[in-house]
Amino acid sequence: MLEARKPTSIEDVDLDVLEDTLSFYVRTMNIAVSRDLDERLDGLDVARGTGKITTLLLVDSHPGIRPSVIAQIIMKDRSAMGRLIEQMIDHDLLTRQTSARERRAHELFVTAKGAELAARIRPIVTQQSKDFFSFIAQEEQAQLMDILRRAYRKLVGMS
Amino acid sequence: MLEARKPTSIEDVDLDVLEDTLSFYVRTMNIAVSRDLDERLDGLDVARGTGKITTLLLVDSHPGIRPSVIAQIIMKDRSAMGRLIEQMIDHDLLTRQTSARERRAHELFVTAKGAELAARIRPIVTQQSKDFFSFIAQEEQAQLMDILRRAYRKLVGMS
DNA sequence: AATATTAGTTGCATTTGTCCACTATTTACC
DNA sequence: GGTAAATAGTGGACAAATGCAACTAATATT
Repeated sequence: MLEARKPTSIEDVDLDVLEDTLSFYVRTMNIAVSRDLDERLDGLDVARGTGKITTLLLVDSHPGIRPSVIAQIIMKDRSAMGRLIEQMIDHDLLTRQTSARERRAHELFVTAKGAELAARIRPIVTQQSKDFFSFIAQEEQAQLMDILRRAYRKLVGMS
Repeated sequence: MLEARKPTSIEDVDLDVLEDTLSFYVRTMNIAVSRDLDERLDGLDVARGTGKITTLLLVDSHPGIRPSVIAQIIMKDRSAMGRLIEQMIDHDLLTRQTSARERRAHELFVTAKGAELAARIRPIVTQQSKDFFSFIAQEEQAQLMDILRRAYRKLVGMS
């Protein structure tokens, strides 16, 4: 009888077809990296969910940028983007005004508090990514970055 | 006056520090690939959210596997895992029974319907990943897979 | 002028995630 | 052997995020 065999443990699980499926790895890595990032940003007004960080940094470095452009960059639809901005305005990180030349569009700007927060999270975000992926060799990190960057740019139509 | 310049468009946006941040790319790629996958699985009982697919395939190829093992693999906590399983049992994809040797643990099995669905989604999942990343050169895909696979294994403690 | 497109908003239904407390069972320790 | 600690799973509450579709307003097209 083989009844007494160890219960399946994570060591001896194979991942079926997912073993060779890029999307699986991207999805799981995302969970892990996002969770880790959230911890580091805990209490900082930009924690949780994709988008707040990008939005803040983008508005900070591109004053007057429009919601729809950010939406493309972070791959959200306009409604999700709108809500995100609303939230950040409530938190006094951004301001919004109607564009003069294009009155259906909005222009976004950071508040003093927003600028301060942007300055504060920039190093955190950079460091988090470095730390999180530090178990991958430098050279491979560079490869990974290179591939993903180009992939991303193609996806959002950046050239 | 430079007042008349084009409104910032996605072409001329730079991503600030995110440009060199792996976590940014992982997070955005995740959004894109997940969305695409959901489309392909539309109506199939396993669409939306991470976990259903992995759970189904894992239970299918490891009969008797326990929820906590799957939870580790897909990086969910036990309560989220429980709900996922509950849902799949409701949909008649899985069955659950208490382990004889370890009475606090459960053993999971696929139903006929579950096995059928597993067989059906396997090629879809594989193909989706292939297609989605097809704009990346084969060699780079292999690199990416190799790096991510090892990264993943380290994260969940598989090696 | 009529129509189509684009920007943004709003409401709604569905999910998801997280945190925490709780039970049951097994293992460790004295 | 008996108490304490760890492990597996459940259930509830709550906060967010997601996606969809309908709607207004402004601009572009023809």
